[in-house]
Amino acid sequence: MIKAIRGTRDILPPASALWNHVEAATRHVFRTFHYHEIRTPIFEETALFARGVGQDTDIVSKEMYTWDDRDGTSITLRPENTASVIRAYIEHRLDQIPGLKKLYYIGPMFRRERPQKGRYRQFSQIGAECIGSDSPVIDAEMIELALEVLVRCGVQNPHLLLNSVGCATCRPRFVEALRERLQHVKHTMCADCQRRADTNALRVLDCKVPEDQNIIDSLPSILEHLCQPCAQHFETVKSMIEARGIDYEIRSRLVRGLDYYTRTTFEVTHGALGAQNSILGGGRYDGLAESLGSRIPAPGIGFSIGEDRLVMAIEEHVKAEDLARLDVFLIALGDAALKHAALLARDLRAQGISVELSADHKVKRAMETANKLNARYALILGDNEIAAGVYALKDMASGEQQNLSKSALLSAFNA
RNA sequence: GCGCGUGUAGCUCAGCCGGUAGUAGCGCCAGAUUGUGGUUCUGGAUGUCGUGGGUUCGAAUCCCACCACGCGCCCCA
Repeated sequence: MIKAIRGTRDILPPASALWNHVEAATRHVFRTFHYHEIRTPIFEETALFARGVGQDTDIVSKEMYTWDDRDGTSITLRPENTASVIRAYIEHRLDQIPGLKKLYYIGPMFRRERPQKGRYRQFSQIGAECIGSDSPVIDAEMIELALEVLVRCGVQNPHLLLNSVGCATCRPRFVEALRERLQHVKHTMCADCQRRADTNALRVLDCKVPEDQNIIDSLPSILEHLCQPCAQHFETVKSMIEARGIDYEIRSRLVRGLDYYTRTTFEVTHGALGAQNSILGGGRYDGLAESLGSRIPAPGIGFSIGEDRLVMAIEEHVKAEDLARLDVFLIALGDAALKHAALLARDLRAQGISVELSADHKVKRAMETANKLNARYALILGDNEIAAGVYALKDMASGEQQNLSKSALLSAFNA
């Protein structure tokens, strides 16, 4: 038997209804914020990600699906979408179009990691980017947008973590200070931290080993090392978020794994997702366009939601079975009724009512099917009903049945 | 990539001090005569016991490898 590739999966009904619900709610929110969809290719030149995401990140150095095309070009399945969006922005000179570019996307990403609950090799991200401004006002609205998407999809109690990682001026100074401090204390820390102290000092801040926490707490904080412009930017972001009534937690140790982030970074976590408790991550990337070789500056900020994790977070209170539920199971008895039923089904569907035509010949059999499908109503149409000009509508939950004229039937569903 | 754990009917599982699987529960299919489901009763189908090797007269049961999933690490959405 051929089975789905490791780390990939099939999303079947009724679970797929949950995905449709999430995507429909998401698109609605984006429309109200005047964000519009961009669809970029699933694969790009490898160099785009190497330069955009960062050669030294785990994503680029060991998680990408990369191969050589027939002409020798190195091609990679996208591990994330921000680099592609910026590439498209530059390529199509979107900076020449008036207004900020407010774009969103929904689609599959690919990373070759060890599969785990909430972590797949093909996974879907819902993301947004606002390109063309470095104003902190944009940061605050982006964060509001991100939370609004989550809440409208049904996420309860999203927890916002906020930080600033500085810019090309102040971050290197901080990393140097951090590294120097670590030289004195790293020998008392876990093996991973000893290694990271030299290779990627920032990641030490993210260590979860309990014994290391006291030491980490004593390490310098990036927030105390921000340059004046970055500190001012961060203050404005915070006050703008507060003005929106959004709760947040400053997490100065929040370190993102993509090299392009500058200044504002944020993350949303949610309980009951296991080790992969991060449902959304985002931040500003003012130098990304330039690092892709563009002479067009394209300061921006964005976020991406792990759609798989978002679905996991809501499936406890948003039931796929309810979303996919059948309204009417239409039981037609006899040839005349079948033809009549086809037209009735068309009228009901035109009103947005879901209708399934019975393929069963016996009423008893059909009722059993209606019950198993968990239909709200069974609608019986036979010679008796045709002769009387009525429809027998049975409420499957209460068992009540009544004969209704066509107009009464159509209006019965409007309630 | 590393460590731990799990892998038996569609699903949840029992069997696991070795002798070729269970009347298990749920589900599925069929029946209890006429155009009415959910309860009940009766009958029925379905498994290369994750895959491949090894030990043994004999393995679902022991050993090894691989695969998949879960948890943790790493990383991130």
